[in-house]
Amino acid sequence: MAKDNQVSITVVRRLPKYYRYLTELKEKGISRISSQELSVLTGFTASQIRQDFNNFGGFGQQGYGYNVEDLHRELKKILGLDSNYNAVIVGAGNLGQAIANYKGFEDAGFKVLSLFDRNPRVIGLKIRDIEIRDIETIDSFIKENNVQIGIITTPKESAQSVADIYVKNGIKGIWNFAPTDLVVPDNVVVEHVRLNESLFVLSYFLRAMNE
Amino acid sequence: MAKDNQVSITVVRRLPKYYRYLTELKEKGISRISSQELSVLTGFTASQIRQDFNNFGGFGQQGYGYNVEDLHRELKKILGLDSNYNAVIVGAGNLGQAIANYKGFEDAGFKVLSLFDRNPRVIGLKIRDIEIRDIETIDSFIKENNVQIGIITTPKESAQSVADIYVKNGIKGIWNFAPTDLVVPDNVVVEHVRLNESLFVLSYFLRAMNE
DNA sequence: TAGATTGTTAATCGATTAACAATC
DNA sequence: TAGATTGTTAATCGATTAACAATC
Repeated sequence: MAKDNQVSITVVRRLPKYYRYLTELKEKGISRISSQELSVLTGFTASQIRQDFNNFGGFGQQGYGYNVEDLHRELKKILGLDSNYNAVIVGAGNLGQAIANYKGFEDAGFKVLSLFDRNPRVIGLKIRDIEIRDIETIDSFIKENNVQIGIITTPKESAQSVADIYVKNGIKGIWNFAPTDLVVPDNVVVEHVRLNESLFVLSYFLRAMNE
Repeated sequence: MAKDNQVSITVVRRLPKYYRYLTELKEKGISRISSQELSVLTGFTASQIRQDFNNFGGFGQQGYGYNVEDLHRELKKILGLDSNYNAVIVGAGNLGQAIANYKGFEDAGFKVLSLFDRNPRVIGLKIRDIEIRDIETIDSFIKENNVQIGIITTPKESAQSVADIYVKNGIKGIWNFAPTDLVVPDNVVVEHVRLNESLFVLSYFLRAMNE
């Protein structure tokens, strides 16, 4: 299913940073940038930046550099940010609510349609205008609302069963905040946000710094 | 200041996963594990696992494997999780509150002493027993409470100025959730949680999968 | 002792950097 | 045209994997 024209994951993980700086440049009205200038902003080498872009075709012009608006548009397309996505969240605790509340995702094209939980005390509440629904009703909701992304903000014990629900209902992208690994079919993408692990890495370097 | 005996960052970022599985094994009462078995759990190769551990000294025993409890304790020490840390959060919005509310961090030895904000409407409120204080009072609070970790959950516009406050007050570890880069002195460690970038990578693979 | 599995060296693979011809 | 900067190939560097002697 996926193209064999595989770009390495280390390259892909740099793309959002390029996109972020290009958005800023565009907002500032800067129309042109060289790999050397982007290197100063991002901290990547100019050579690496040119290599990265050339994974997707030549966006630049010799002697000139890159047109900010063009490059921004290309990266937007590459990252899939030129379409809109519908998402749901299972786990209406603080983290789930925080994500539902964050306007930034909606601005980027990711709309949270509903939260789901099994706790009767939160079912029926609203976060902004997003309702918390009973987890028992999720199957029909996903089918009827063209949901492409499933977010997991439950405790780790429930995460795999939530993933199973998502997969069963045809969701192909899972954003997992629970501190556990998930087993899903090959055609389903899982992106983890590992808050614990991030904090532990900070702790490691904090200690390493003081030795 | 840092030891020159540098372990590469790619290795360091794998350590929390080892630690997580060793914690599980320990809870299950399993006392012994081979690199081959750990490979099945983690998805890393057995060879890589042995290489990783040997960055920190030989924890295993030929013909036997690794003692779960010993290895768990060593990793805990390496990650700096055998001490406790005091943290504060600037930015008492949903994300800041969610982090303050998360018991898991406290269990791992990271205690949030206070949230800070400049919005008078939230100052004085409590999340669990953690008070939201006026950002104007942060300097003395940090000095009087032995705070080692500063967490940033403000909008990106304020993040650098918060980092400056942390640095000025001697904080050496910053956990940044704002979608921006930070400039800090060499002896200060910054760990970023880039929610936007994570979501964009999910979006990338979602698209790549369907082409 | 025989079997198992580590610790470690050597080989391979992939990612980054350097260099420069192409060309705007 | 001359100067600048890309796109791309080649060189280097670092990380992963393979292999196996050491040894429990």
